[in-house]
Amino acid sequence: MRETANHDALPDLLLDWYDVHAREMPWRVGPEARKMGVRPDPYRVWMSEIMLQQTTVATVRDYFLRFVTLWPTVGDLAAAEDADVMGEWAGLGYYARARNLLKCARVVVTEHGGAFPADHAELLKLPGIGPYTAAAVSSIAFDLPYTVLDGNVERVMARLYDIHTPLPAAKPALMDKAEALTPPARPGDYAQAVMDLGATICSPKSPACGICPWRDPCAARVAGTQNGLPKKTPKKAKPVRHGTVYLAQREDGAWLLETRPEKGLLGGMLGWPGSDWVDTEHARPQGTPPVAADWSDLNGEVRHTFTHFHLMLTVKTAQVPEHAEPRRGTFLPREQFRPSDLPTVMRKAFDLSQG
DNA sequence: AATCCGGGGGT
DNA sequence: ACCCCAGGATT
Repeated sequence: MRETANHDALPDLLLDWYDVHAREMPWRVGPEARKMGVRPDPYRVWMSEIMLQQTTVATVRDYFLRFVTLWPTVGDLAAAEDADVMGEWAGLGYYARARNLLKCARVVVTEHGGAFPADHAELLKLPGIGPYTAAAVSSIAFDLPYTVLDGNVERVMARLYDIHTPLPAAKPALMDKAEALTPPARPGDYAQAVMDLGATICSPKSPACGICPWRDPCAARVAGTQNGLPKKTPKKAKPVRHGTVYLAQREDGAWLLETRPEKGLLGGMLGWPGSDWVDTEHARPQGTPPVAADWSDLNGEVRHTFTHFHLMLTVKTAQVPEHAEPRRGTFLPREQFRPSDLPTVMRKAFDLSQG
């Protein structure tokens, strides 16, 4: 009987903890306003949730503030130039998120009158909004009783119920537990509370069980298995690929750059022309230079790791005359070129060329 | 169900 | 070197 009573008390235990320990974030409302029932701006909640996909709060904060300063409303964002948005996103990674961010803003303006729908099914239809984000916006922005399941919640549930099934197979079971726990009152605060708990106390390594509001009911803590949970199926090793990029600067200072194709790696981002990137067992590819010139190899190479492979890039540089006609890419005037608009691997190549 | 898709920070 | 992170789209 005591177990049932404890189970029913779990949400309130966590909400009481959250009322005291909620982390401050630019897209949240403060504790005073929260008590008055003030909801956060759905635009800011959505923006933060897109940026927070596979990205830490510390990394997102500055990008978020920059975006909402440049584009305070979804209408402002919908009217922005694609290149401006992609440039501001540079360095944050997973660039499909930025393309979908713009698509979504424009759909919200054209099909929803410039306001995010307070409707889980409608949110789920929007570009870049999947099961997690639809639940997050529904609960956090609109206080609707939907359950978020992110890496934090998975870890907390796996420990709270001492579930040893490895991820991702365990996801349905973890979702069942998370849904059963979601309270009808304050579901938005509750959703953020579980994630805050996972991000601060119920951390992947060395969780601080001693100060956890769910210390007593936690099955893994009782069993002493919390450090090994959640279990995960092993992932395969990353292959190594090689390639070459060409950095051409015209005599007037303009740089030869190209916008990468919309789909695929670094899609829609600015980059240096270059070869394909191929597995290391093949010869190092040089490709075809984007413009006729006297190319020279830079000392050293660029090393970069993507989600599923390591890349080693040879960097070639050349000065070209004003009348040069490239077979690939466009010369971008020196004053329009911002290295910060480049994705990190391309910025590394630029940095190498600048010594 | 598997694979693709970045980058940074912690350990 | 490996792991983790407020996942979604595509095949």
